[in-house]
Amino acid sequence: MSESAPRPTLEAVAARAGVSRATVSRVVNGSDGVREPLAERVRRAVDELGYVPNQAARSLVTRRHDAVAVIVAEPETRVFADPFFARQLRGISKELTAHDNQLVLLLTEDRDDHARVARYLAGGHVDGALVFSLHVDDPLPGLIQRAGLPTVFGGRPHWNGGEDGVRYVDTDNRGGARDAVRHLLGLGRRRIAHITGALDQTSAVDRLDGFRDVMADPDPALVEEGDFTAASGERAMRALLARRPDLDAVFAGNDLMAAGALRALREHGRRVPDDVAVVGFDDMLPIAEQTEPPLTTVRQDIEEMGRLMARLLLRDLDRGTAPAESDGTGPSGVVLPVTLVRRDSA
Amino acid sequence: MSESAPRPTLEAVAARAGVSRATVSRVVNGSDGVREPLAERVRRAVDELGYVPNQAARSLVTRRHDAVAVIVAEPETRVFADPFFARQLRGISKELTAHDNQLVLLLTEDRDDHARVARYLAGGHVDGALVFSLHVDDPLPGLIQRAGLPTVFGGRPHWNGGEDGVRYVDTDNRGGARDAVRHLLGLGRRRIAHITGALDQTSAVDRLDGFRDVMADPDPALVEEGDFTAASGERAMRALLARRPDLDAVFAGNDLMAAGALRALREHGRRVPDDVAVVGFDDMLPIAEQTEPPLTTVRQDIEEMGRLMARLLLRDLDRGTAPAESDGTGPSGVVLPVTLVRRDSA
DNA sequence: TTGAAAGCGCTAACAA
DNA sequence: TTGTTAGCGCTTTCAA
Repeated sequence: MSESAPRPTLEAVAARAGVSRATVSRVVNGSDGVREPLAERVRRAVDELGYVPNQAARSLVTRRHDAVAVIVAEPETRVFADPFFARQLRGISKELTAHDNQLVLLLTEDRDDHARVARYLAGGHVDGALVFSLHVDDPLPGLIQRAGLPTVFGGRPHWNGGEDGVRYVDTDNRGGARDAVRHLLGLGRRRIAHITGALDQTSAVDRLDGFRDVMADPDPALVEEGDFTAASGERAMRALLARRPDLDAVFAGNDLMAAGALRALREHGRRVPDDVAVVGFDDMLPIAEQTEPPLTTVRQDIEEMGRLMARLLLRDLDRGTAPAESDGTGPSGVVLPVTLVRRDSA
Repeated sequence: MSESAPRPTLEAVAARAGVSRATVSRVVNGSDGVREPLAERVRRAVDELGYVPNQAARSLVTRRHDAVAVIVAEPETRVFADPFFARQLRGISKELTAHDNQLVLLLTEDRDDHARVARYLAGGHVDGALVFSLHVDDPLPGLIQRAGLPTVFGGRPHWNGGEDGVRYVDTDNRGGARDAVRHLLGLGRRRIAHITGALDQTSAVDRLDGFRDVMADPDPALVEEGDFTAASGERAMRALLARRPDLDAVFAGNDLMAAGALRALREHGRRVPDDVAVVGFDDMLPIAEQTEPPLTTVRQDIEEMGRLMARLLLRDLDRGTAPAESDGTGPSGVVLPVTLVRRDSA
């Protein structure tokens, strides 16, 4: 640091206003019980000195940090391929800053990262955590639980149905999948295939379940597993075409895979939607609108999901409620609605 | 918080190991000067108690936070439309965590946000700042300067050429643009148009300059301003076609605009690359590879850019150097190389 | 309503 | 090499 003037302390403000530190603290923190003429004097001193409270000192005594960790566990794949992530972050950021909380971002990739994250959470830097993109074998939830931090998950956790007070926000994946398939049926399609997402994520499983809800007893040859990437969609589509060249529709687990499927279909000379109708999921604009033809897809409000996660967490924090005690104090799982957006692919 | 056991303090560890607090502190912080048998005893006590230092207490005395603010100033547009942002963040995150620093993310949109950010930076929560996506009229740099925080900018700041010790990392936008246009010339194209990015950002200006470097004295009718979005690319392409129906190539300021241009060209029945060759910029995979045809484009290593920004900042922090004093202590502007990636569009 | 004073958990002189 | 001690800047009883 350079020789810039040292930041003014409470002490300095108190001296200038001719009051005690305690009084300044009260004014700064908005607790009433300071009479008007005095309070005004303090406020002026604060302005004149450009006083900003030292957060470290404050945290030391309050044990609050007004900061929330956002943990994104996604090795390479999806997060960085589509704008999903940025959207969610923005929703979270808006809600947090509206409540004067900071967003500490923790990106994890390797196993090594987990130790680091665990240490960080245990270090008491943040008041709570928001967690994304869990896979079935992820050790993260355990680590977080041990740190005893209030937590809200993005997406239904796989280890339970949300009945034990674990907080999460999810999209209506199953309902959206049903809508998509029903739409295809309404178009007169009967041999409808499904390209699933990575089945170690609940979103992919739920979408598959929705597909099965409507298709009753689908030919197993009409289901192919992907992993949410465009490449996997392309590969899956080829496999499906090889097995069931007579298929007349595809419901892809997300838009990226739908885009891949479109390529495979084009390569095989199938016209979309004439020969094969295609529906995606997510409605990621830069993808869904740019494909040829533009995608009919299931829209979810990603930003709202982020906002809601933050809101739920902040509510718990205000209550001073630890995760284990939160039963009955509010919904533990919130599911956001989706809507089918019709474009040209189906 | 629930009645979870209070976290052990230095004091507790000291008691258990039968030493003083100072000794424990030394061991924990890895300063030598503690003899082996003792050090080992301390380490065991730390493990047994699961001791993790209280960061607030530490910061209070060290005035270090081991945290860096990442400020992204982008109202709506680009950041959330392409995966640029996520990539850069990942690069930053990797470098920061490798040096045990935390990433505090500040997303700004409105003017209101600036006050908040200023307050936050002044509050002394972070040791430095990384700043992105500045536009010419942005008040942010001033606010940051006033907070006296070491800062590294992503992209060349518009207010100077980098001669006064302002640290930044940029892509070789001008050189990349030259490569793109030369490539088109090499293909025998002569009536080459350019769709610019938002000209209140230096990256867009530099790319335009590169275009002009090679085209010498281009027909003004061959240049149209966009804003880095796909929609603007589409619109710009239409305008160009209307003015110069004889054009035989387009260099778009980024891939998203190139994708938009492709749509406009298709709509007008122009074949790519036969009738019109198209080159983009960025090489954002999910876009550049998915277009029809796949894009020839200028690749920049976004993740490396993020990593480098973090590295530069950390170096300044280690030196305890404030931005104003940093002249001559290292490069103030670093420019990363680009490479032309050939696909099918040119 | 205001002030005095104790202490949050840690580091860093300084002494031993 | 190890321990003692004085704060870092703030909030929060408790007394006045």
